[in-house]
Amino acid sequence: MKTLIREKRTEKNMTQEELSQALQVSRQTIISLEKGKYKPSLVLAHKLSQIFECSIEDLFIFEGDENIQGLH
Amino acid sequence: MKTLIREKRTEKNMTQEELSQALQVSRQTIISLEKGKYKPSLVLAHKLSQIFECSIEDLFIFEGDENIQGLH
DNA sequence: AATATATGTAAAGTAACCTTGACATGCGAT
DNA sequence: ATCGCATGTCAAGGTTACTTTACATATATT
Repeated sequence: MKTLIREKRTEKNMTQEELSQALQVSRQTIISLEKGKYKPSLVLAHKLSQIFECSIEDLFIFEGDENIQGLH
Repeated sequence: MKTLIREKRTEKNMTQEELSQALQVSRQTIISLEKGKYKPSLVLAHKLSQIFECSIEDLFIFEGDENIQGLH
């Protein structure tokens, strides 16, 4: 899975610290998400999409078996 | 958080077993999701939205602090 | 009455998400 | 040169998602 979190964040001129506070998570969580260390929970993905004013599907790119078989 | 998984599934005349196979998860996972016992991972939510041909935001209703502060 | 199908519960284990805290690096400003 | 800010690493621990297995219930069919 790929994510556009960093791109969207810098477009908005936000620091990791600011984003973490808006989401009410630790800054470490932002770092890990941006670096692809792990995938956000559904709720966190939703909050990110609210902040960046886009859909969840716009923020994340699902690859391979992250899609259902036969699609994409 | 509320989910429309059960409604969408029955609309499609699918059993829990069929849905679980399409998603490649256990039937127990479907039961737990439908009953609201826990929230799906982002990838699972995405797969569900593919099967039901809708957006993730259409499948799940976020409440209270599952939205960012000041919104909704 | 017995069998099949769909749905449900419970328990115990593994893996992933997320946290806190401490410390390191690069860079621009004073 | 050093101070502050933004970013990063590492490690340990808690919570939650998800699995497997086994068993229970309701309904419909034969």
